[in-house]
Amino acid sequence: MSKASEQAYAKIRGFLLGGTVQPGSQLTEEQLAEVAGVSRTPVREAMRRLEAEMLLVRSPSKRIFVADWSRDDIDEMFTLRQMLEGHAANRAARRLTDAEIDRLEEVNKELHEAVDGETPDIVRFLDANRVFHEAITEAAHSPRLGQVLAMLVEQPVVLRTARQYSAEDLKQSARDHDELIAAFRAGDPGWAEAVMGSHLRRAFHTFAGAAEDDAVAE
Amino acid sequence: MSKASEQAYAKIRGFLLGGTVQPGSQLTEEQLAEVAGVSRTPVREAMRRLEAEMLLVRSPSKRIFVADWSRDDIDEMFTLRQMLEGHAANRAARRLTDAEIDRLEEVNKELHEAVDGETPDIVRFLDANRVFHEAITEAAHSPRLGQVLAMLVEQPVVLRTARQYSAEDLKQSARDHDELIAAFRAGDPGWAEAVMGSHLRRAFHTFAGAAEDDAVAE
DNA sequence: TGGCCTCCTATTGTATACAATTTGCCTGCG
DNA sequence: CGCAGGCAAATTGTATACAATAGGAGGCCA
Repeated sequence: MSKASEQAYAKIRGFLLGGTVQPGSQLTEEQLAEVAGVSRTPVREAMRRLEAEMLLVRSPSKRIFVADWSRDDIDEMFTLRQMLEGHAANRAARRLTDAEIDRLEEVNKELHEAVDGETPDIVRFLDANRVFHEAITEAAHSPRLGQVLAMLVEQPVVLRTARQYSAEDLKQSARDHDELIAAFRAGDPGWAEAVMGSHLRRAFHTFAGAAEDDAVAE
Repeated sequence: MSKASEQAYAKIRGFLLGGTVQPGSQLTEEQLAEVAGVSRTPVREAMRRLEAEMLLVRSPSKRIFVADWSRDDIDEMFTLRQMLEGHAANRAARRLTDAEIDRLEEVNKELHEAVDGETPDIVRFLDANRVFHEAITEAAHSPRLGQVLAMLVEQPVVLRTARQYSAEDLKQSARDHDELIAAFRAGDPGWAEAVMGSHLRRAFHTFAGAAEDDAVAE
């Protein structure tokens, strides 16, 4: 997307995830246009994307509301990711070249450095983590799969999850990636898929556990 | 979507699948606006949807082309459907009430009637088939799953597949549905998932086999 | 008082004019 | 003859004005 609608997307997304708006509240195109600093036209394009990502929902009469993600919704998202990224890992294991695996290893070295010290660097972790997962999805060479995952993977959820990780959780995450790389080197699709599956399922439970705590804290 | 953009979507889709345009050829918003009989604004919305369904692709410089689906693309689509609809069947098996299963049975009776005679009624078959699959996806109670499947299931591909089915293939399809219903009655998610998987995988091979024949015929 | 009808307002949908970007040609220079 | 540069045309992107539609408030009648 070009400048204005890309900017609209980014700003509105930030606005939605900033926590200042309440789930379920109504929004208007005009409001969002003001938030994004552009006219309604690019805002509409951004809204379509956000709707596809289910950060916005539409009433039957086309009015727009901030989506309200339940625990079940998050569960479902992680379940779908587990299936689809597991499949991506499986395909990647069949296709990755040694050079590409080297590259993954390099990215994961970065990730290790971010978490192996005394105080983990969450931002660095997230960056490396995103690059790592995207590289695998990319290596699966399946445009549809890539597109569907792009819709499903909500980085803010990943962020919130990572924030809940203990130092040990983060290190385990890095070790999962190590094992994925081993599976790739071995060219074992089933292994890769299984590792990816447990990696993501654990992430869900970390997230869900944290959400429970939040609920208790209220 | 409201009237004009819905109409644009339907007309452009028909235009793309009518076979009069060549895959890979460039299209402009203005052309499509003329085809749809509306202005560029609703055409753009329709284009976003068609892009998500990968019937259109965009060059890096935002120009638009008719997508060219390879055999691998079709394979991938069916593979993803197998995974996701299999998952839907699994979830549905856990949730469907007796009344809902009765309803499925009724729909499949319609489907049987469409194919059990001397000359199968493909249109009736397709309608019942679509309703049947949508009911299962619906019963999975997973909004994300439903949304993703809606993007993936290209009815024109289903149509082309059904056209290639022999009378016996069609009857087997109806029997697959019978078995799905049995799995639902038994409340056996694994069974339902497995049946759905083989059902879809067979569909792919029918399609692929037909495509091979086409290629040979040329 | 309760339900319904109507009109007004808020909101989304569509068309169109204009801006920005990209492409490809055409010219001129080496 | 080839290539670089820039100009013109085609195409997409954005803003804005206007149209259509849905929701809600208020009044009217039973």
